[in-house]
Amino acid sequence: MRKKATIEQPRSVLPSGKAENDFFTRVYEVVRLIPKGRVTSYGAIARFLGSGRSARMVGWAMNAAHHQHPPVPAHRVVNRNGQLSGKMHFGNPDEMERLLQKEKIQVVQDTVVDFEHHFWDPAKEIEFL
DNA sequence: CCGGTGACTCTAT
DNA sequence: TATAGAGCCACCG
Repeated sequence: MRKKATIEQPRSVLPSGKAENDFFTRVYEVVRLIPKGRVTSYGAIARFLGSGRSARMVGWAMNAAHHQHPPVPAHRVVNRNGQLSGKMHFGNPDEMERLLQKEKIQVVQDTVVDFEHHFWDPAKEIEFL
């Protein structure tokens, strides 16, 4: 019986008044739930967050993810074909691939090998509290 | 306020 | 199988 990851229901505003549930923040929450050795896609995250065609926004969020705390494992997010389309945004163009290899994910020609086998679908793996 | 931009994806040709 | 266009919408100047 594997336990599903969980995430809080969307709330418009936190008691602090901070926008906890703005799109970027929710993207970060989802990405942080991706287990080591697994990957997902920009589109899958966008669909999970209820904005199916906003995959670009997810990419945008990743662009700003470097400064986030806790850290966001942006290297586990690739495009729908398993390609490392975001590699150029890591300090070193080979950094993204290196991080994935480190998690036993094979990468050949900027593409995750056996992508579907490693694919982690937020819609199936996360349940709301 | 406006418009260009983009770590994307889907559809039509 | 390839290529082009559109939808998407936060950010920035």
